[in-house]
Amino acid sequence: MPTMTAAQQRQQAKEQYDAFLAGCPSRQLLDRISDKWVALILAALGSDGPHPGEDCAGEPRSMRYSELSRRLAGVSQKMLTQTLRSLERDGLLTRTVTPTVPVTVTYELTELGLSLHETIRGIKRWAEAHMDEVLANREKYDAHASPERTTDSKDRAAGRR
Amino acid sequence: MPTMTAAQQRQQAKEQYDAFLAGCPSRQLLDRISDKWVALILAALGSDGPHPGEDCAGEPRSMRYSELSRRLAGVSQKMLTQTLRSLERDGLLTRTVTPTVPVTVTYELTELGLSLHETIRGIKRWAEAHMDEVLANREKYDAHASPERTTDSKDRAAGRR
DNA sequence: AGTGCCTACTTCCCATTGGAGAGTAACCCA
DNA sequence: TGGGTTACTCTCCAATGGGAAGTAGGCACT
Repeated sequence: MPTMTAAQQRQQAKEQYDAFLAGCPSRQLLDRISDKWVALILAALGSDGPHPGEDCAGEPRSMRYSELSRRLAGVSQKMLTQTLRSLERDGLLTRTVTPTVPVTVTYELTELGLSLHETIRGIKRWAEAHMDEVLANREKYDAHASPERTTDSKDRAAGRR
Repeated sequence: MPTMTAAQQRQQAKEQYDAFLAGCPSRQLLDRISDKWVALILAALGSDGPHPGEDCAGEPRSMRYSELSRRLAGVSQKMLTQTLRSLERDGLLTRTVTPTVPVTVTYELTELGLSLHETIRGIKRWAEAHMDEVLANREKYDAHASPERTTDSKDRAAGRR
C-alpha cells in the first residue's frame, strides 16, 4: 500500500466535511439556487425586466411554458421543463394545467418563491453595479497574463516556514 | 423540406435573445456567480462559519490553498484551482505567492469580492430561514407524485407518455 | 375523414463538464 | 538518497446539459 500521510489527513477531513454536508440543508439549498437557470426563471416570473435599465417591473405574474421559453430563449426545452419541475417540487412555484383548446400550462411564483426572488434581486443589483469593474479586471488580467506567466518575481526574499 | 412555422418563430426569438444576452454583462455575471463553488469560496474567505448556527464570524481573512481545500472538502483540487483562478481574474480575490520552504499561496478577498460576499450572505440567510419549508414541500410533492403520477386527471390533456 | 399545426413535453445522441486520483516541480529533513 | 511537503497539472471516465427530433391530445380547415 502506498504511504499517505498528508493525503490521509485530507481524506479524513473530507469525510468529516461530507458528513456535515449531508446534514446541512442550507448547503443543499445553496446548490439548488446556484443552478444556472433557477435565477433566470425566478427573474422572469418575478417580472424583472430583462433589460438592465429597468430594474424591475414590480408585479410578478404567471407565465405559460411557451412564454417562458421565449423569454429565456437560451434555455433548452429539456432544461426548462426540468428546472420548472424541481422548482415546483420545492414549492417555489405552482404549475396549473388548463384544458383549453391547446393545453395551457401556467407557472406562477408562490409566496416562498417570491421571497427568494427578492433575495436574488440583490445579486442582480450587485451584478449591474459592479460588472464593469469586473470586466475591467478581467481584461487587465488577460493582458498581463499572456506575455508573462503569473510568475511574480518581486517577492524573492523570504525564506521562512 | 420540413415546414416549420412555430419552430421558426422560436428560433427567431432565440437569436434575438442570444444577441441580447451577449451584450448583457449582468447576465454574464449571474452565470459566473451561479457557479457551485464560487459562493462557497466566498463564504470561506469571508469567514462565514460553515456551521448554520453561527451566522458569520465576521472578519474575512486570507487562507492558503490547502486550508481552503480542507474547508471546502467537497471540492476537487481541479475545481478549486480553476475557480480560484477565475475569481482572481475577475478581481474578486488576490493570489499571493510566498516562496517559503514549501511554497505558500494565500488567497484573500478584495474589496470587490467582499461586497459580493455581503450580497451572497443574503442568500445564505434565506436558505437558513426557509430550508425546512422547502424540504417539507419536497416531501409532500414526492409523496403525492409516487402513488399516482402528477396526473390530476386534467393533466391528461397535456400529453405525457 | 384526413391532413396539418398547436402546445408542452420526452427521448436520443453527443459534446462539454467535473470528479478521482496519479503525477510533477521545488525544496527540506533525516 | 529517499521520503515528505505544497500547490498544482494531467489523464481518464462518468455525469450533465444542449440540440434536435419525436410524441400525445386536440382543433381547424378542406
